[in-house]
Amino acid sequence: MSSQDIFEKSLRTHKLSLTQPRQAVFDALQHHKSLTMSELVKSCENFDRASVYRTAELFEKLGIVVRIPTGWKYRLELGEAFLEHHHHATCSTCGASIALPEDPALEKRLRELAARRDFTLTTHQIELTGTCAGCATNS
Amino acid sequence: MSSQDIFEKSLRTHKLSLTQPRQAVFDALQHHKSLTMSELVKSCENFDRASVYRTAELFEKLGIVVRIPTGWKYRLELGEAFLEHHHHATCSTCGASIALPEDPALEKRLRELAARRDFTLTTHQIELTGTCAGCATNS
DNA sequence: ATATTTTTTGCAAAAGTGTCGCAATTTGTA
DNA sequence: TACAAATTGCGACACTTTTGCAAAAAATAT
Repeated sequence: MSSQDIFEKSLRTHKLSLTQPRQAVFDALQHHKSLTMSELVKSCENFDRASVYRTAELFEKLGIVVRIPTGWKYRLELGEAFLEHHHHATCSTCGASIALPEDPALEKRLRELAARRDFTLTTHQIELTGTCAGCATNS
Repeated sequence: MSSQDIFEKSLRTHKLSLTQPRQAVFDALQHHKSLTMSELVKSCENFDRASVYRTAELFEKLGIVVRIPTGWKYRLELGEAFLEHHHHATCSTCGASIALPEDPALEKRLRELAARRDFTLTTHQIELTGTCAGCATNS
């Protein structure tokens, strides 16, 4: 089942129309792995800003996209149905973004932590900040 | 040493003045444990919006406050010199921000994970998204 | 295929957010 | 108390995000 199929099925399941703006937003997110809101609006310049915003909000509710907090802005990425769940470490010296190995134990621990506050976890984000190997040796 | 003392000392160390707007921002953050920017501006209504923004930015640089990403907004809290290091769960239904209990094992695990990529961790953010107990029962 | 119904869009307007330069005020210091 | 330096408030501006509503597009039934 292709990403496109998963996308279309997700809309159909919720009785939502597959429209041009929605397809454009989905395509933009597939081509660029992650986008800020203004980048997304620019990528969909044939369509109205309001539609892009409404679509982004809708997709987030459906789990098609997730918001990744990066400092004080955020970026949009396709959700777990399309991309492997993962986290990143960002080097504050060179700006490199390092993908982290999966850690089921960590994920489990987070679920337990949430459960202690009677919180039902739908998703989570982890953002590590520090210095990568290269920058650590060169300083 | 009281929070107020730590606050004043931090300003003095950096040769910065203890002004009314700065005190007001600090007070607001002490009284409400966590605030969005617009809430903070409202809490400091005797002072100008620009001053509150400038103060927030300054305090963040000094480590007096930290930005907590919560979905599409962010909240401000006093930093680690004033508050224990902790993380949050954000309810996607009502927007509530729930402080999570400390978990040294989780923190340790993150350091190990970073180490596996030869990454030296300086700080990190964790954000859980889901449904709080209240919203789960009312739906 | 076409008509009908429902959903979604584009538009235009408005509210909200964050930033900047600069004169006036406040603060720290002598 | 007075002076120099730091900071504020004001006003303006550039984005960003949201909203109501008539028009258009999409889904559904004929």
